[in-house]
Amino acid sequence: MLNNGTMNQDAVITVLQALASPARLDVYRLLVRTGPEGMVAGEIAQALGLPPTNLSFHLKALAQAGLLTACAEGRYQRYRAHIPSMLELIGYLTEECCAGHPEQCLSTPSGNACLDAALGRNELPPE
Amino acid sequence: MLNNGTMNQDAVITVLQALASPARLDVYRLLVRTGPEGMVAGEIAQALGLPPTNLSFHLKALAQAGLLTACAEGRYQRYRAHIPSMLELIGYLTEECCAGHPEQCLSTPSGNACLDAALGRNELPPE
DNA sequence: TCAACAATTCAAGAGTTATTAAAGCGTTGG
DNA sequence: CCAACGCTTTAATAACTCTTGAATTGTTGA
Repeated sequence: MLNNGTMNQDAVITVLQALASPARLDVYRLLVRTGPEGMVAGEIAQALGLPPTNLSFHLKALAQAGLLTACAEGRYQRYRAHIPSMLELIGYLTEECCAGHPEQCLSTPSGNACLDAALGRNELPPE
Repeated sequence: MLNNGTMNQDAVITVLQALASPARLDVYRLLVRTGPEGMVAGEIAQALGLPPTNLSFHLKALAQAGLLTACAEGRYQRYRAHIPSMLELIGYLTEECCAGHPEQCLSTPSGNACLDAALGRNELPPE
């Protein structure tokens, strides 16, 4: 997960499951905001109001997914967001859009209401 | 979910939970590849080898999350990927990176092995 | 050395999610 | 009109995930 190759489906599912919990999404975004400085576990627990036991559980899931790195500092553990994993996830989720013709996703209204909805177009002009 | 405002956390969690299942991730990516044409439920079931009952369950989760649109065609249901939801998800996951200084994510090696790992750098040159 | 501290692991109970078969609903073609 | 079709809903079970308190590991400072 720390390598920069293409993620396989199992790895992507692990990442998505890691992010798909309110507590873990909060932890991850907090660390994204903090950037290279990161935070130690106790600071995260205090910032989010999570019991340490529960936070540990969630940190483990995020780290195993490759979304965080953990770094010992004496008796503290510093955690940081691992940005390349997020970039790989995004690549996996968007690759082969429209079979390699992504311009189709943003073309002009089709006259088909369902199709336009799928493409995020308004049927009626916004008021 | 079909509006183009910013997603709130609940909506993002729903989207991530929808994607965090192998069957649903397969369905979603299949429809991303198919683009505006989309596929009817039976085609999806055949392509992925899923029983119709089970596919319906997963399609419902994806559609409720806003990742797919459903469109009746006689007795068929055509599904299409709803790309704007994915773009909003990506925005939510990456916003405020490094507290608004994303250049920090790609700066030069720090001399701190843990930090460099978090930034996706190699400690040793590749062979 | 030992008590306080930071964090994790373990174990148990509650709550969710996935899968399947059976039943239901609307559409089509004879 | 009605049987076949495409798909969804329901209900039940099995499997997994979250949360908590108690026990554990390793670190620091007196």
